[in-house]
Amino acid sequence: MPPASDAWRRIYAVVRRIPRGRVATYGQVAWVAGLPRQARLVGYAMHAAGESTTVPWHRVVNASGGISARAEGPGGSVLQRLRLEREGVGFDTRGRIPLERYGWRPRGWPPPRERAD
DNA sequence: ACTGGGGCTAACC
DNA sequence: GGGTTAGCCCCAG
Repeated sequence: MPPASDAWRRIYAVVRRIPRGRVATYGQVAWVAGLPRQARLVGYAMHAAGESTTVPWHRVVNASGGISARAEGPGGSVLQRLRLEREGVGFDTRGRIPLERYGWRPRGWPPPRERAD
């Protein structure tokens, strides 16, 4: 069972909001959950979420629109792709998802650059 | 408290 | 665009 920390719950809450047929990146989920720069924590949480089917973990991909390899092996990656294709998410010839087309765009996304001037 | 790692990323070759 | 290098921050020994 994953840690019952508030951060994890917020992450799962955000992932549950990702619409069917869309995908979000780890960093994006972290940001929307109010946890900027904690993309890895999201990945960690997704890893643990595999046990509970209540969260659509398959809609979270890396910043390149690709499916990240996991410690368990390639099996999960294949399952993730299958689930996404079943929802209508398309992959290019390189096996990556065009985020400009299937990426989730919640309100306030993308975040304003901090200290950009 | 410390160390090693992780379903990550942006920055640089 | 791919391959590598640093940061990132939290979690588990």
